[in-house]
Amino acid sequence: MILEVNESFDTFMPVPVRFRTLLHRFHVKESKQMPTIAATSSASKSFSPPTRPLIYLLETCKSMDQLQQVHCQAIKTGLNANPVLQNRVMSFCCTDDYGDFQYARHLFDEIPEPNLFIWNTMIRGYSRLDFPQLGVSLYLEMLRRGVKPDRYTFPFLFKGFTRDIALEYGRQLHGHVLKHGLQNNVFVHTALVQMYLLCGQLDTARGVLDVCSKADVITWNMIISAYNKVGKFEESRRLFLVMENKQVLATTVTLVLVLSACSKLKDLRTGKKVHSYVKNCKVESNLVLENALIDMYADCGEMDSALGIFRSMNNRDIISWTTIVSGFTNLGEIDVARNYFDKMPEKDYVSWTAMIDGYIRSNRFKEALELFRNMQATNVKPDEFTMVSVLTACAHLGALELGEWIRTYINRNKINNDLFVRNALIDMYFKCGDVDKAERIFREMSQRDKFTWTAMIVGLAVNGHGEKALDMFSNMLKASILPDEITYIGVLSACTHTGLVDKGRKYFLRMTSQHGIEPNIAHYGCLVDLLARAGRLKEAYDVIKNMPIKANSIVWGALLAGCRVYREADMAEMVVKHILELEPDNGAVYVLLCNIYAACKRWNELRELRQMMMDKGIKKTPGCSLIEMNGRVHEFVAGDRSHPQTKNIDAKLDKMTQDLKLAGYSPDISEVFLDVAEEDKENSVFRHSEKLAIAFGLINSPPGVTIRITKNLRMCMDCHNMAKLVSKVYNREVIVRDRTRFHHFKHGLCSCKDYW
DNA sequence: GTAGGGTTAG
Repeated sequence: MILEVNESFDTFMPVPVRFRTLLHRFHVKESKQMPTIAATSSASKSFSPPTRPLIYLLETCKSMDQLQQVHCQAIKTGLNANPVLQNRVMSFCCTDDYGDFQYARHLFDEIPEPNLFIWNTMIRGYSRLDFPQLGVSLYLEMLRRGVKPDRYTFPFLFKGFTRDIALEYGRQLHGHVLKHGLQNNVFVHTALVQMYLLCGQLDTARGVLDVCSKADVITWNMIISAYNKVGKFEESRRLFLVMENKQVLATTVTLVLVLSACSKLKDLRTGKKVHSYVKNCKVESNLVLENALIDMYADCGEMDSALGIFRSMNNRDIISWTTIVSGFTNLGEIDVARNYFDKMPEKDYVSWTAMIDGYIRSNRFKEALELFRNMQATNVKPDEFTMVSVLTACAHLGALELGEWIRTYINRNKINNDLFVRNALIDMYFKCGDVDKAERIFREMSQRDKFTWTAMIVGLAVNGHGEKALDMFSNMLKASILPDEITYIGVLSACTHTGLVDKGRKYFLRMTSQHGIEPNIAHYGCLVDLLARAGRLKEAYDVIKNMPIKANSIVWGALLAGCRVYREADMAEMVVKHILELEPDNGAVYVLLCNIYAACKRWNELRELRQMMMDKGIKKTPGCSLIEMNGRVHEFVAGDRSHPQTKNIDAKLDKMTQDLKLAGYSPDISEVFLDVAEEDKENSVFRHSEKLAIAFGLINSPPGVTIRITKNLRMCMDCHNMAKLVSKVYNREVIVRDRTRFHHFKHGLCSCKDYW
């Protein structure tokens, strides 16, 4: 084999010509063979170039080829036993990007008594190659051969550790550190702390920090960072105060970390203290620090201060802007946020997602989707956070088509389909009434967390599969996932929607006895709902009277809903009084009482109440239904005539009335309380928003396609009857998601078994 | 002739 003289090698080295020729000759002959210590020949000592040029050559080596040439030369000339030269060769092979560790290992095996440097270098080599186990073995071999570790050994050794190796050997090696008195070396100390952090032993790491009197500020930063990562923000803050006491000088990074903790804790006081640090020039400020300050003020709701910093900045980056935007969305000032968002010089996926998410948290789902469409017109690619937000919007709107499209989009664009995304998909499918698809996602998941199970339980419950939801709950417990208070809301509502009153009561008690969850107001609401819907109004009322928390309007509302179903006008009046004490302007309550008076034919009371409502200017929340068609969400309000297809919808409604009357439909106006002639009552019922949406759906989708509707209020009796008949007469599945649950209409029946 | 590390926005 002819030596390929690398051009750079050839040109940059000031090597004497004679010397270079020799190198060539040697290499040609023996390049395939691994040189050994034993190969050192005394004969070659006759030719003895000075050691220094060889070492110099080694220092300039850029590849193994070059290194081997020089090394062979050293062997040939008997200089390879020189420890400095040996160290150089080992060091190159173990640490250089082009180093060949195997070469080092062979040389190492031939060295009778490697010095500590060589041992350290070999250990470093194993760490670099991610063979921590072999590093440990080598370290133990070193001890066996009577060589003591120094301050380099442990940093090198720990550097390559994985979590498992750290767990296995960490404590023992810590003992070695102490035995050799190396614990106060700042490098060893830092490596030790890092090793413990690597395997999640935060408390031990903290202990190591605590016993060291002169720990580096960066070690403090590492621990604070670790506390932040596991959400122990109080600890982060406390550690910062300890640092102050010990007069350890904070760096900008320390302050950024502490500010991050303050944001999460909403601790304006400490946040301001950090700010004064910066103002007093105790550290040099930078962009990251200023962003962290903005974030702290924003999360504490102090947008004026946040804006003050923002405006004073010379350089702002995307993070500065995004922080301001999300600061406003968090306060619900969505339009101000949008203003800043529109002014951003550039936007990335985080900015877009922050804004989309802002709309979602303000319950402005259609605008969230609109913004997502705008985002797609840019070349900013969404990520899994964006997907979760958009799926959430789809879920709230019942936009199944778009939700499905998002799922395809995720797969096609290789967006990280993580646990959050899958959980959001499950939720979306359930909220769109597609139980099968939700279940399929669940089955295909390899990892499931509390949110997965909870989404399944709640989703099955509201879709009318109470027993399945309860099975799910017991499977969750079998999988050793602990339920939280939301899970129990799902469990209780499974019982409610299925009428399993006694089971529900049992779960309510078990929640505290078995899982230590104290029932909150929402749980009491579920319990009252459970009893009230089953007609056990007296028991429900007893629960309210005896509960340790003061009932709110939602709890009373659950009882009121029961009064409506069972036409208990007297109790209803009492309940309404309670609600109006809490919320004098609650229009929905007046409407419910109207419904009840109408259903009980108490026309005089109804008239008086109507008058009172008019005097007080209380209006009924208009019924509103959404239906998605070809990726667009169409909105219908009761009595709506604004839709472009209104004429067709009217004609279809007329036709439907005829068809359905033949099948035995008769309008049910018992819940209509408008003080009008019977015929008009019938008309107003007939323009309820879900009927408009169903008619629209029948017109615009081919036969056999399921019609899915999302409604803001509870379905009325008449619409419910009508939907059942539509499913039978036109052989169409109709799925209506109302305020509290799903109605799956099929073959003339509803999944709620008329119990809602 | 060798070493190490921390940060901000959804």
